[in-house]
Formats: sequence, structure tokens, C-alpha cells
Amino acid sequence: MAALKHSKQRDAILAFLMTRKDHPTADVVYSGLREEYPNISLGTVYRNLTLLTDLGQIQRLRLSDGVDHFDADTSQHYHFLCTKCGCVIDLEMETIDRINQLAGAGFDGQIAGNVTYFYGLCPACKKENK
Amino acid sequence: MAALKHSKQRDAILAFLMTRKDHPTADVVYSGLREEYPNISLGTVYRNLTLLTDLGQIQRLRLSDGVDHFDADTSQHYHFLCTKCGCVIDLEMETIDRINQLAGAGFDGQIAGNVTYFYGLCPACKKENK
DNA sequence: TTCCTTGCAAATCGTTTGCATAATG
DNA sequence: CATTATGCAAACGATTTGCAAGGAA
Repeated sequence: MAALKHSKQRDAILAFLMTRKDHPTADVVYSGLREEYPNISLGTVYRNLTLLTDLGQIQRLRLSDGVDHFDADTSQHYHFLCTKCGCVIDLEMETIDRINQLAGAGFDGQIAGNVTYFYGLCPACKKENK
Repeated sequence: MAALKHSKQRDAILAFLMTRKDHPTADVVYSGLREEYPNISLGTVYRNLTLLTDLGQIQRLRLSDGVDHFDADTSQHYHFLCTKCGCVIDLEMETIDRINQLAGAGFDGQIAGNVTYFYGLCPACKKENK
């Protein structure tokens, strides 16, 4: 198994993610880091985002917008995707993991977990829509 | 707005989808129809799957495996994705739409719905794993 | 005849990967 | 020195699209 070496880029990527709670995409991370690291490449960003995800230091959000989002908050929590502006917001709510039991009843396989996120209009778009 | 015309290909795609409950991908639909329609193109399959989805005649499942699956059953129900073999199975379970209320409490936006699916080992892979 | 739909191929988009070079331990 | 990480560009896989020709109303 690979013997992880330190890298400025990886640090910068993780640091960048920790400063934001809007769950940026790889491309946003890339653009955001271009200023401080003009030579950083998209490949490096992707490689490190995947690595950090595998290490459990960040989490990858795969919503239905077709682009992966990343979140430095690895605690269990739920997300909201705005169908109008596409923004992703954290939701404050209790766990709903008991739905796994509901799903498991009458199912012969083994339920390991669920993927759940909510959609609709974010506060800003809702206000605008009036 | 376009004035929908009839097409054999569209009929065949819908019919094919209705014969299967394994939630095939566009490519599987394409391959499956090649026998009866040797000249059908992938583009046509994609175009019609999207059209049928927009018409509400089928539903598109966007799971975390990176490939869209399609389901001719448009009634509300839940899906299970096997993390080992990648198969997609329907789950028999009551609605969990009340989680929308949980999500909406303390959220300023408007929750329109949720995307939820379960994952783990399907019956076959579970048995095999012993 | 109108114009929607098709087949085909090229294009797009997000993401991954090969390779030579740079950086880390 | 042994290896991992990087930058760059090319490769990828899924899906979309432009266009000329075919088919439905």
C-alpha cells in the first residue's frame, strides 16, 4: 500500500474546502486555487479529491446534477439541492437512518445504508419567486 | 411546443422498458433493441429516453454508479443498488415522504421532495458472500 | 408539404490516466 | 536514493447535438 507523502497542493485543496460550506465542485476548487497556485492542474485536484475522499477526510456528494461536489464536513448530515440555482446547502435535521429498517423489512439482501438528499427552492430563490 | 409525432422506435423503447424490471441503462436498451431494429442508433435511444422521461411515461434513476438507469414504473417506490454486482432492485416499502417535514423544519427554503435510495448487498451477492 | 424523427458521426462534459519531471522522506 | 506527487495532455465513458435524409400527419 502506497506510503503517502506530503504535498502542498493536497494541503491547499483540503484547506480550501474547509473554508467553504457551499460544497464546491472539482472545477471550482481548481479555479479557486489557481490564484495561489498558478500551475496546479485539474488532474492533481481530481487525484487529491479522490484520495482525500478515500482517506475519509472529505466526502463526495453525488447529486443528480451530474457533477460531483465535495464537502470537508464528514459528519453525517443531509443536503439540499436547489432546483433553480443549483446551490447545495446543509440541512439541520435529525438522522433518518431508521428508514434502513423500513427498507430492510421484507428484503432478502443486506441494507448497508441510504443516500438521501432533498431538493426544491433555496431560501434566496424562494424569495425571488414571489 | 413540439407536436409529437409517432415513431416505431419510441414505441419499441417504451415496450422494451416495460418488459424489464431490472432498470436497464441506455446502452442495455440499445443492445436489446438492436436485434429487432438493427439500425436503431444510440442517439435515438437517448433522445427518446429523455423525451419519455419528460413526458412522465418513464423515470430516470440517477444513482451513484455514474450511469443513468430507466424505469417504466413511474409510481412512487424505492430502489436498492447492490454495491457488489451493481444490480438495481425495487423495494417494497411504505412511503417515507414525511422526512420532507423533518428536512423542512428550520429550513427557510421550500422542500419539494427527496431523492432516496438504499445500497448494500443484494440477495444473490449476500448469499454468495457467506 | 410540413416538420418531427432518425441514423450517423462529431462534439461535449466531467473525470481519469500515462508519462516524464519535480518534490518528499 | 527510493518513491510518491505533479503538470500536462491525451484518453475515456456517458450523453448530447448538428445535419442531411426518412417518415408521419
